[in-house]
Amino acid sequence: MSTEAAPLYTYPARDEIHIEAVLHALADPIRLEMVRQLAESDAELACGEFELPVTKSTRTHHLRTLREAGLILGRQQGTTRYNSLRRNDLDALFPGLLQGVLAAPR
Amino acid sequence: MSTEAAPLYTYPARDEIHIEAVLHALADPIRLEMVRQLAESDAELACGEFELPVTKSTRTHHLRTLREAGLILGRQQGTTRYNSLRRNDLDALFPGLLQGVLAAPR
DNA sequence: CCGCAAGTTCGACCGTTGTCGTACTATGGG
DNA sequence: CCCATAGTACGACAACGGTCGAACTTGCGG
Repeated sequence: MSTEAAPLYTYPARDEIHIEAVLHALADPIRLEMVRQLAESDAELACGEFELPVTKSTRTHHLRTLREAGLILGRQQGTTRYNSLRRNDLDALFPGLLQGVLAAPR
Repeated sequence: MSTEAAPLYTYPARDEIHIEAVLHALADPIRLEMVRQLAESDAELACGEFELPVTKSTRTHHLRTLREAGLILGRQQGTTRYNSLRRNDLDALFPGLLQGVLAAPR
């Protein structure tokens, strides 16, 4: 009855991405690891595909933070939501930032 | 009588600087602004010389976080402590990171 | 010697947020 | 249909950390 399907999230446009939010998002170890795994696999990762020591709901929470900060995009397919890094946008806004972060030793 | 003079701080060696701590340090708006002002002036700034809307003790707190994360060095002169950005170390460890952060609009 | 100026330390307060469990909502397969 | 799977929503809890004021230390100048 409700016209609501799976919640179609909104993502900040490139010019709505702020460095403060990006740094805050990257400052958490779990989220940093998520970004690393996304960058490493150079592909989309579903919520459950990350190798992380936290529960589902915590993953959702962190993915939300990353999404709202403008770090990731999501694509819905069935019940699965695939996430990808917004590399283009981030490189355009903060050239070198992602590179520098990912250059750090694990 | 105590042999304690002004507290001579210890600073992490280059290889003791970790990306997690650096990102955590940069994630606070006040500390980010401190780093920006240090980078901008390309010089040393005393605790009281930063243009910031917080009290002395809060400045001290943030400078401590920046110091322990490996972002700044300090030089004592009289009662004044001059702080400078560890640009060389940061660029060597995380090439592009500082550049990317500073490229962001204020 | 006295006092002021620059920072530090300490304790308190309180908002933020990372975490989990539980309940819920889709989607797709037998 | 029914159920399993993938993820979200919500509420509770605890820990972390940013903030301040007040007291303290140090160094310098009259």
